[in-house]
Amino acid sequence: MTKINDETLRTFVGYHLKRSFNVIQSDLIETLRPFDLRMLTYSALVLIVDNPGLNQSRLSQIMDIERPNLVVIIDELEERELITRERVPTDRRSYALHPTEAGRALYRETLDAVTQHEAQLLSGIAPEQLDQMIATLKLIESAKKG
Amino acid sequence: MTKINDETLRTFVGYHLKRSFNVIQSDLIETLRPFDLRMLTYSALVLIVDNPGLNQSRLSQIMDIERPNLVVIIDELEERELITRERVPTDRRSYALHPTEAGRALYRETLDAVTQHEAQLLSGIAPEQLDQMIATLKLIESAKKG
DNA sequence: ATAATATTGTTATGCATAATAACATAAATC
DNA sequence: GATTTATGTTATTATGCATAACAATATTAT
Repeated sequence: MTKINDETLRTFVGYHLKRSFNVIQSDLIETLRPFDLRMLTYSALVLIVDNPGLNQSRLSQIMDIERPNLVVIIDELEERELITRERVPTDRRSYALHPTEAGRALYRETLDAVTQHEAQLLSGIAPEQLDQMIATLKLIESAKKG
Repeated sequence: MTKINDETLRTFVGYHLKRSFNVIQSDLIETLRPFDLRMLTYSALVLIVDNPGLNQSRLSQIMDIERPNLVVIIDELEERELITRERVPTDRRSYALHPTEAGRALYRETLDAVTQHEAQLLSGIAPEQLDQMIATLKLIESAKKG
């Protein structure tokens, strides 16, 4: 089995980011599977529990996705009765998103599972090293144009 | 504009990875647009130029994608006459992938552009800090199961 | 040598993520 | 009151990624 040379791609930070993210993403998908949640529905649930009453426009902003793509995510969470859409009297265009009790319960369950799985996956890496990396990742994040 | 609390998600390394990767990915997509290349077709081109003669099975392994998904990528590069598929006499199942002269020329052009755009995007971050981050990302990458 | 198994490339299919255009309703601004 | 902007929605498209099934060929077991 000839070894393949990817040194050129290794000169790019983005290549390393993508490959390592893939590893974490695979693990996360498996962790969420028993709860029948995808990454985006999970993120949305967490943000709604932590920010009850926010509307879809704000949620799509923080999630960095387009409003149309959020609609189906919210539809799914609502159909499963994990959240509710409630008309806002002061702005009748928008909906206030609130978690149901079932939504909060699922939040707690999944938060435990996801936290433990990620800790397990990264157990071989020193916490200070991860903290340093996160600091750098935040810098990259804030380099965004627009 | 109420500030949204994403502290729960911020406890996950994967969340930071995804958000920072999105920033780099957006930049890369814009950089590749004038060359009519997508991320995966670009990666494939680079790997074929750097590893002439490799086959699709090996390429899909290093790219971490499934063989069926590579077929369309190779189709596209071949149609644009950036690479060739050549039957291997010693194993008539597989194709040896080779870049054409046009492929090598595009490789050089895009490598310059991509390198400069990423350097520009990350110009506010100390190189040693990026190196440290890459070391950590490699550890995460090697934590992969399977 | 032959039979069983594995590999390579492929087609078809589906799901997940993401972007854009166009629209109705409602709010804000001129 | 008229124009513009914001919110949620539908429809559509592109992209990324995974699996099943298959033909052709190679490898291994018997």
